[in-house]
Formats: sequence, C-alpha cells, structure tokens
Amino acid sequence: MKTSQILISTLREAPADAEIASHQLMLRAGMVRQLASGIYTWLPLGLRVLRKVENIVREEMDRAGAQEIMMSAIQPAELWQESGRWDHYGPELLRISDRHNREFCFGPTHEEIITDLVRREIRSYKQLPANFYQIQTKFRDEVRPRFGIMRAREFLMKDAYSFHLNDESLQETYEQMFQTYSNIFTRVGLNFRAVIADSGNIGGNKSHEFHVLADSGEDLIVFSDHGNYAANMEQAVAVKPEQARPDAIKSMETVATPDQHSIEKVSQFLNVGTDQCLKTLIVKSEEDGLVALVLRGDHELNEIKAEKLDGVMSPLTFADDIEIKSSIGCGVGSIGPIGLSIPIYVDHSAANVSDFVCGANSDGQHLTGVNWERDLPLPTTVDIRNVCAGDMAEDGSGKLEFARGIEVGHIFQLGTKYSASMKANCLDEQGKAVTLTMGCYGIGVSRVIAAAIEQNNDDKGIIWPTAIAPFQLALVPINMHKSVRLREAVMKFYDELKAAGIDVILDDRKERPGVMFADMELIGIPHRFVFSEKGLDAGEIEYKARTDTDNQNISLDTAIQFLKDRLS
RNA sequence: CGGGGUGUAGCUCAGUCUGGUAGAGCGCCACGUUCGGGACGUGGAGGUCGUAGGUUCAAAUCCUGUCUCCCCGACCA
Repeated sequence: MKTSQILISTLREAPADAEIASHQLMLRAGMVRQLASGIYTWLPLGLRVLRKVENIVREEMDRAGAQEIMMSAIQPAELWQESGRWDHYGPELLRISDRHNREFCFGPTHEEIITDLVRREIRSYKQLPANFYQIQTKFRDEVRPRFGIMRAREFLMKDAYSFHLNDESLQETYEQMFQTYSNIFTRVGLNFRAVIADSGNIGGNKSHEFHVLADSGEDLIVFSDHGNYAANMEQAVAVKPEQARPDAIKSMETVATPDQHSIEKVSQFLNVGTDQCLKTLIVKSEEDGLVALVLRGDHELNEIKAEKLDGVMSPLTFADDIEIKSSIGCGVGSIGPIGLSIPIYVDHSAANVSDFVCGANSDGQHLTGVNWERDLPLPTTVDIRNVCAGDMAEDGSGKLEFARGIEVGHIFQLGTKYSASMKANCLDEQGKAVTLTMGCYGIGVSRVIAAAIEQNNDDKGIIWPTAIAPFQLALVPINMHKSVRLREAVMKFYDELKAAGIDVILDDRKERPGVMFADMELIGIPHRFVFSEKGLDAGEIEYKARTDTDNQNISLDTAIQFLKDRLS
C-alpha cells in the first residue's frame, strides 16, 4: 500500500474533547472520527487495525472448535420478554419500533437470539457440546459514553455462547475458552491479567474478566504478590482475620461527642485509631425496612457484596436521613449496633475488634470500650468490605496489591439462566429432555485497540504491537521525486517487500522527510526503512524500530531477511 | 439522572464582560525558494458565530427557550 492510496488524516493537535491517550491518539492518527456521543466512524487506517484484531480472534476461536455465525443486530422484543430482560435491562437497551409498531431493540448482547436458535436446531446430546460465536456490532445506550472507543455506545464485540448437557462439559469448554483468551491477548501483544469477577447483569455463577493493565483503566483489580490469585475489586474476598479477637480490657462508657459525625472526626476527638472505631451503615431491606451493616472505621463497604446478603435490597440503597431519624432516633453520624431493632450484619474484621468505639444511637454521643458478646450479642458475621492493599489473598498465596485494568474480555458460566426461561432442551442418552447448560464469552474487539494504545504510546504517538499495526513496515524514501534512479530502486524494493509477504506502506507523498517521519511515528508503524540516494550508492538502507532511539544501516541485499527476522 | 462546563474556519483558540459589517496560529489550494526530523515567502479558498425566538437603528456579543458535545458523580460489559 502507498500513502497516496490511503487516507492519511493526521492532526497536529488533539481535539479538545479527548482526554486519555488512546482517544487523543486515535483521533490524531486518523484512525477514527466521532459522529455522535459514543458513536464513531472507522477510517481506513483504524479499520485495518480492527480487522487484524478480529482475525486473531477468529483464528483462535476457530482453533478452539467454535463455529462462526452471524446474528442480526436488530432483535425482536418477544425474545427479550420471554427471558424477562425486556423489563429488567433498563434504558441501556435501545428500543425501536418498525412501521407496524412492532417492538425491537438494537442488540446489546445476544443470549436470547442464540438460545432461540439452539432450542430450534439442537435436538440431541450427540450435537453437544456446541460453541457458536460472532464478531458483530453491539449497541448499548450507555449513560455516559467516554474515552473514545474505550466506552462507546456502538462497538465491535466477539461474543460466543456454548451449550452443554451438564456442568462438567461446561467446565471443560470454559477452561478451553480461558486458554483461548489467553492465547488471543498474548498474540495481540498485550500485558494482561485474568481475574475472578462478578457476573453482573448477564447472570450466572463463575466468571473471569481479562484486564489489560494500564494506569488509565477504569477498573480496580487486586492480585497476590506471590501466586496466581487475581480478582476484580468488587469480587475480591476479604479473608477472616487469623488471630482471635483480643480480650476486653476497658469497660463500656458513654462519652459526649458534640458535632463529631464522621469516623475521622470521632477518632481524632477521642484520640483512637480509625481501626478502633466501628461504623454502622443503614441500607434498605427487601421488605421496605432497614438493615444495619457494621464495618471497621478504616474499611470501605463493598456494595456488590452487601446487596447479595439475605434481606438486603438489590441494588443497594442507602436509607435517607428521615428514615434513619424516625427508625433509630438519631442522625447518620451517631449510629451504633447496640440496641438496634433491625437486622445487623457485621463484617468479619469489625467482629474482631475489642474495646471499640461506636455511635450511641443518640445525637452527639458515642460509646467507648464496647465489646462483642459482653455488651451486645455478635450478629451474623460476613464479608462486606473492600479488600485493602496488604490483606492476605484468599488462597493464602501472598499479600494483595492493586492495579488498574481495562476489561477487554469476560467469560461466564451461565448455567441454565436463559435455557430454563426460554425452554432450551435436548434429549440425553436415555431419551429424557434435559435443560441445556450455557456458557458465554465476550471480547470487546474495538476496546482491545484502545487498550493496546493505552499500554503502548509515547510523546510521538502510537506504538502498535506488530500483530495489530495497520502496517508492519513504513518505507520512507528521501526526496524520491527528485531522483529517477532512487524512485526506480525504491519501487523495486517495495515490490520485493510485498512479494516477501511484508505488510508495508510506502510513503510516496511529496513531503519533506520530517513530515513523513512524524506521521509514520504518530500512526505507530512498528518498523521503518529509510531509503535515500546516499544509501543507494552505498548499497544500504536505514532501519529503525519505532521503539529504537538510533538508526542502523543494513545492506540492501539482506534487508528483507533482516526484517523478517525482526517480525518473527 | 444530579452537578459543572462548552459550542466562532478542517484542528487549537481569541473576540462576548463594555452591541457597531469575522480574527490568529496550524492545516488546505496555487506559484516560487527550499529539501534527512512537522521549512520559508507571496497570493488564495474556507465561517447563516449550534439552533429558534426576543430586545435594539444595529446582536458572535444582551434576554428566553432548545439542542449538542465534554468533564465529575451515580450506573454499567
């Protein structure tokens, strides 16, 4: 390909509304253009990258025995009503109606469609297990799209759905997909980590997310400093303290704490550590009542864990001041677990504190020297806090560290959530109808590209991993328009490169060298040959990798082999 | 959905407070001089100032409505 044949639309300055590196660079390098909030046009260069990622995904999915299909982007409401998600998915589902006023949606995901297909087509256990995938445009009407294609409303996704007779078979395919995802992200050239995850809105049991590690990542992930344990913050288990609760020493006293409503203020006022104070949060229950959650003062509530507790309203909803005042009789800053007439859950760590400080359920008063099982009974203890750096990993393999990640893949064991509600059955060996067990596996194909840039860029622009670069090699001639001799040599070399199967872009624009260098670096081409008349005389060509600081001269005769070695 | 911004040329922005016939840099086109790290000169093209209405002799500028886009939060693969 020559630059004269492809739209090179680079910008010197980043558009003002782009914040993060990948968004700015994709705009500056002419990969995408925004059409509306969260909706983008892919320009030729960007599309080449997208196709390369797509092809890696396709090859690895095919290798794993998955079958590619293509489902419609537009989906009829009936199937969503059947699964129950028409009412539950919310405004993120873009609903539309046709000329007959029949309701449809633009698919944000395809569980309903594939389940409908499979229940019609698959009759016998002999056809199982089966794994179907597609690479296709999804639409999710995000509340707040941001960061360019990182969190777009319309985006390209690879989604796969597997069907099984039993959990063992699902487990087998799940593990195979886990390996396939690892292969894909390794081939793309990303530094990634698989983490234990919450299964969220899609539903189901076991689930892993694949995160590309980058400081700009939206997700907080935790991992063991020794060993393999890694989890999403939402999901990371805070292990029970190992040592027993210390013996009670102090006696319980009521102290006046006027206007001290936060843990920080109370701890300073009474001169005790925040880890000696317990905070009591009041949330709504499923039956229109209230539930108390008790945590150590230095810990944060994990809302995902809390809303899974029996009796707690999901999504988690905090009680407002009025409800608290009328039910407990004091303000938010003075609540404590003693004498509460509502259900109480205590975090494991909070249950392990003795001689603690807590609210007295009376404005302006706190209790000190309080002890479980002496001053009040110890209610059910649970894990409802976020883990902290330095906590022991759940598997005991080491201490937890934090990192930021960009979620590029997610695999779930769905179980029978969709197959049961949509009656997807098949006959087993005994001729008995069995509800199919499902798994589903997603990759944000377009997001992978943003993540790759976040992880690989410098002040000059993008540095593509070779596997997904729009071109592997930039061939930059110096003043080719002034020398027929050079032009002929460059064209011959260009043809040889193409014949050798190298994905090369020849910059045949009549530009000064600095402009061509700057553009090729901004666009992120990982390898560069510079061809000049001087080099032609010496029988040499100049090579520089995008990440190199210096050039090196290579004999023209061996240049192609030299590059091939670099690419392998 | 709450809070805060924003909208003037392809991009970055000035002009708005204090109303008086639309500006700069970069980019683009032509010609010339240049030619190994985003050259220089001369000339040129390009904007119903988001949009609708109002005030005024006169509106990018003041007033009202509305839309867009961005940021923070809540939410979310």
